[in-house]
Amino acid sequence: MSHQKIRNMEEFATLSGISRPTISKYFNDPDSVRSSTRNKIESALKEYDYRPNIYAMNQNRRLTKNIGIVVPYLADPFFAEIARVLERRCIDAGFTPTLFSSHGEQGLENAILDTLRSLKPAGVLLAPLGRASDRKYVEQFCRDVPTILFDSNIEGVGAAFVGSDNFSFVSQTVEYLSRTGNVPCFFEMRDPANPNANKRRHAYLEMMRRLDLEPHIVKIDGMGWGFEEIGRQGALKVLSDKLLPTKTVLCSNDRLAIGFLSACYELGVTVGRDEACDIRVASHDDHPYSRFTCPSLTTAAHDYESVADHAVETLFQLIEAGGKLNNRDETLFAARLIMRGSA
Amino acid sequence: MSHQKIRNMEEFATLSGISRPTISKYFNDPDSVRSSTRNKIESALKEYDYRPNIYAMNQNRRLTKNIGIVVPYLADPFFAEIARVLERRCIDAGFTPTLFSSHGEQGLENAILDTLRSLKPAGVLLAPLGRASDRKYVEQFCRDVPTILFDSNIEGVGAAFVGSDNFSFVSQTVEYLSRTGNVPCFFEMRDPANPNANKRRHAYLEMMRRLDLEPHIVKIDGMGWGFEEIGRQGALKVLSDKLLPTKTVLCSNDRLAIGFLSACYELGVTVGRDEACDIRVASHDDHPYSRFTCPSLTTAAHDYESVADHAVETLFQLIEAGGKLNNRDETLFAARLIMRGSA
DNA sequence: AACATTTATTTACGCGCGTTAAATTTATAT
DNA sequence: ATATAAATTTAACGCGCGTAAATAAATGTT
Repeated sequence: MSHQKIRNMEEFATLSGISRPTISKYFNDPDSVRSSTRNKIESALKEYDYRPNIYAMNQNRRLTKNIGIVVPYLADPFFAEIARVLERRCIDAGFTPTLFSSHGEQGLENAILDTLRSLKPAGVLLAPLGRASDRKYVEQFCRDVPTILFDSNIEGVGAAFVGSDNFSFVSQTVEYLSRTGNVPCFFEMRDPANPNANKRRHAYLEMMRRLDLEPHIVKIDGMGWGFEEIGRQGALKVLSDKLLPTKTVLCSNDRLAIGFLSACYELGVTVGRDEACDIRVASHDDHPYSRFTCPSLTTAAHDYESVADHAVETLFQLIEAGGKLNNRDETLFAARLIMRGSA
Repeated sequence: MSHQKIRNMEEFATLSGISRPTISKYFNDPDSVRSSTRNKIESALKEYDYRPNIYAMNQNRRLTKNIGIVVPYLADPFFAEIARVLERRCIDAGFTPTLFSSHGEQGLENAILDTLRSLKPAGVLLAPLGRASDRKYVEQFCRDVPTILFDSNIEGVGAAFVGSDNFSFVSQTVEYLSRTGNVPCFFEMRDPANPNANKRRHAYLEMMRRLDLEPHIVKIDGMGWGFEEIGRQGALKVLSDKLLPTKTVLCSNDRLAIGFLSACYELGVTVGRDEACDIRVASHDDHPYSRFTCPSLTTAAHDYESVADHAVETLFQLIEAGGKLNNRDETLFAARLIMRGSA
């Protein structure tokens, strides 16, 4: 491999003995040039190790190969995990994904959407902040840029929504818990920023109604994205003040449950399905750490792969369709109950 | 606010009654234009909500405002957290950070470096994969682009290195553990990809030598980035086969320890500093979840803020110095011992 | 009011590539 | 060998903005 530095496509074209437009064509789709030309280019490529400037590439293109991925909070392993899968799918399909995190802030979410306009992405996979989102801003963005919403839905915004079926999550946990022991109460933050939280509460109430059981909701205080600590503090209070209405606790999400279990351990409250245990705890999300809690956490798992696959698949359809789909599909994937030690 | 869409700076210039070069100057530094002009521009800005295309901006600029941040594995909350702090610092300083994760793969790390060249960043904050990195590739990149290495060092590569002082981590935990109870053995992966792991082992051996104690290293099998599961499997084996040489275990990092604690719980092995407990477990990193393990994990904390601050600070110096620093500083921050329930 | 100084405008080119249309070459079919 | 189709080359323009030099206008100073 020669160590000569190549500044641009023009230079590479001269060195490889092929015209620049053909080189450009090659990079846009290697199969669009004759195999003899392709070979020449590829051997020159090995020799000089040239790669076109992707941002200049996308400057004057009808359709770029950029894809924007936006999540509300990347330090949350759930979003880190789904972002990882989404990135991989995009790369495998020949796109260049760029990942952004709103860090839970509306201002940042808006700024990211502005940056994305500059990127001229072929499409965007957006998990909005939810209640904290600037609805009008997001709406306007989605009108201008082909966007699929995932994780948390904003009615009517974006070309489609792909997420998990909150009712499926809660119905399975509630059904399982009430079948195998006493009635679950629902443990959640007083002021959840994520719309999924509200859907889960409604699902809990609905399921309890169907099973003809009395619902109990335990609301705890706390702001921001430090769910584990919020769950822990809430549990410490609820447990030491003996405010727990039942001996089975269904947490709205795993991160709260992780904090809850930590508080139980601290207070010597035993958790598990065994009769001898003080309480049972279950939750939703199948957070990457939920299998390592003590006891391991019974939960309902997202179908990460399906959500990611379908979101990416739908985005590609949207892109091929030129940015508009006939109707706005909302696809929800069912949960899978994961029975572990805690309930 | 008018809803007229503005396509480019030319259009905005006409509408605001100011020439394009002056507008350009304004966006590069609002204070570089007369206040009367600034007011005109800013009122037009409110009216039309125009924002320049950042990628076109950076196309022909001496120095862009882009900063690349690369971490080896974003689904690891440690990296997610430090990336969050780094992003915030860059934004506050008026830069546009872009975050990339290598997902533990050399090919991806190289591809990211290529993408970064296109981005023409003013500077890059790079946490390399470590042993899995393509050294020559990274080296060449650092010669072309002003880069600060963080977290894991590659000797002589990049303009500076900012990280944590592994000896400080291990010396504190070893000293504490051996002072307050029996001798710690060192629990680690057989084939750690991260160079910090090797430094920690050496630090352990050195500390044991200084304290005139017999060192014991327990190596477990496992590949990849699923450290918790590797730690859990390793612990299950070690504990059930009674291979533990001492009653105090010092894990190389918190993620292994999280798995270890999970295995202990499964096997009914009690963990804690209480005399009645079977073993003690401690570790390093102060992982975001280490305070929620059962029992909560005694560990040595990174000085996240200082590492992030100093890395960003050094990068800004590097940028202002035109991309070269006189000598390659390696700055290591000391750990802070966090005593919790596990040891 | 006359001059020096700062700031803005005009003009023009460059960044690295996409894209188009017409002209030309090369491959495939008959 | 000839006709036809396919691929490549040439030439030229555009994307949205940075930047530089020359000129004009506004501001500051005495």
